[in-house]
Amino acid sequence: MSIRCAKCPLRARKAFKSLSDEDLAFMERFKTGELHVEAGTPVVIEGAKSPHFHTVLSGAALRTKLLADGRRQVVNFVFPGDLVGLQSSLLTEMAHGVEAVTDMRLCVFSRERLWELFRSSPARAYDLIWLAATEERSLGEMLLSAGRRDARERVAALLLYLGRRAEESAFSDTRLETPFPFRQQDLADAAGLSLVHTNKMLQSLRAARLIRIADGTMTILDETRLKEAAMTDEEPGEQGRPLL
Amino acid sequence: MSIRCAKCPLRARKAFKSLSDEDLAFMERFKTGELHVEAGTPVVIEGAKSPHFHTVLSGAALRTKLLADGRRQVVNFVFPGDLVGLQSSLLTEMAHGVEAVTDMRLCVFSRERLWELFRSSPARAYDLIWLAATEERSLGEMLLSAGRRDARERVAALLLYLGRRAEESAFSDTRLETPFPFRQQDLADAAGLSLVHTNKMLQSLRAARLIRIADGTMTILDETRLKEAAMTDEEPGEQGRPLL
DNA sequence: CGCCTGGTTGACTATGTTCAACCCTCGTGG
DNA sequence: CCACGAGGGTTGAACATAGTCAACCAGGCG
Repeated sequence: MSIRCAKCPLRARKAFKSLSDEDLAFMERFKTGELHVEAGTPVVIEGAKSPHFHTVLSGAALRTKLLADGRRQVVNFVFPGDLVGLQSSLLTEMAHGVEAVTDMRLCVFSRERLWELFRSSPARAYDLIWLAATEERSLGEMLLSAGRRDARERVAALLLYLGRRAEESAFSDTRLETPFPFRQQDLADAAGLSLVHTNKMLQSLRAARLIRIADGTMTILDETRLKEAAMTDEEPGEQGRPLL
Repeated sequence: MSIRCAKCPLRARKAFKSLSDEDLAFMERFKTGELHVEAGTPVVIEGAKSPHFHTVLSGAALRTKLLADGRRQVVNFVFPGDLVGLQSSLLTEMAHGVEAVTDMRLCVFSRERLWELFRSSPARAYDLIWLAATEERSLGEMLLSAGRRDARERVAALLLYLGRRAEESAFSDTRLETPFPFRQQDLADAAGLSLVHTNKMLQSLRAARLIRIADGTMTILDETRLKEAAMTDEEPGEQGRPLL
């Protein structure tokens, strides 16, 4: 892990290209550095108290929670533009860990300046809750899957979700053909299924010619039928709207 | 549903007694009324676009999501001090519905003034993300249960959670003996289990003399053993710290 | 009185887990 | 250059956990 500096947008999601010079100048004052983490290493630890939080510039990660006996639940996926570690600044410690799945670049902010940010830049503060509200919406999706979808629906819904997130975050150009650095174990832990059964559901979706996953790339072959398989009606629509 | 006015704390959780006159005067400017809803009726509808959001003054509710074929997932429980409907102000529509479980009193805020609030009162804005971060932490808990705990652990963890939330929100005096307006169906939909199996797990916990639920009251008879049954190690500790 | 809601229980079934192989690829060291 | 081992993926068979179906009970309300 090395620390250097660069342009660090606080709300990168859908704002990467639209940041004004003024915005950038603003962020310069608040960022304290740029953080690089390698694939497979933890970015933050569950239960940790950190003086920093981050914005993801590039790469992907998992938010994970552990049970005492080692059972792991992937609570959400992290894509460029997401916040990491804000909880440790607002609450006293992180309620989940974050593990890098690819090499990542993160922008570092210091906890002390959070309050300063609130006073001096309401627009930025607004972006922050927007991000928080979006994260909450995602967790709700995941919870609906884990609680009420059967195995096949879960993995179908999960793949659709990952495609959508990848596209929205510019991690991928399109949701139908995206880089896919995740292991089946990660999908299983996200869906709340065993590895073996997750594999079988993937086979089933592959046999039905709905998806293809190979060489680190996921392809959604038939989006409408995949949505049916996932019991989803929701249109992505224009979800976000960071004010200003 | 009727609308009247009263003292409307924006961050009521753990702040009910600590609001200054200044705080109250401030809130007066932003609230637009007080809302009363009866037990069993919806407060906000999933997918709705509302010009208002709320703070809960009294009563309890469920956040619910529905699948196309009617399967229901309870995504979280709402207690006094919680925010309701903020999503509809930040995103374009609500990602979940909210159903009152008891009669409720809510404080009404208008969406338009949200931005004004951010500019004029950073402290309040800070409270808002604090609340959002707390909600996210709760959803993570629920997701961990749904994904990785077995049936008995889930209902044990759920009851512990409800006790803790009830105490923290002053819905109850103590987490060990709290009013319990929820149906077994609500617990089942929160745990991601069938009604029948939820009932059997409750019987099991009752037979083990860990809990008692009767006459609208839940009693935790042996908290430490209940925590073991839930695979929980986490101490409640001092979680929150709304700045200022 | 009779229905409706919510809770309780048993028997049967099904979905998903566990266990145990086996396969392939890739990186490393003899 | 090949052998080896580790990580990830694939598959079948046995098993267990949780779901479904169906019935019954108790209290409350019209």
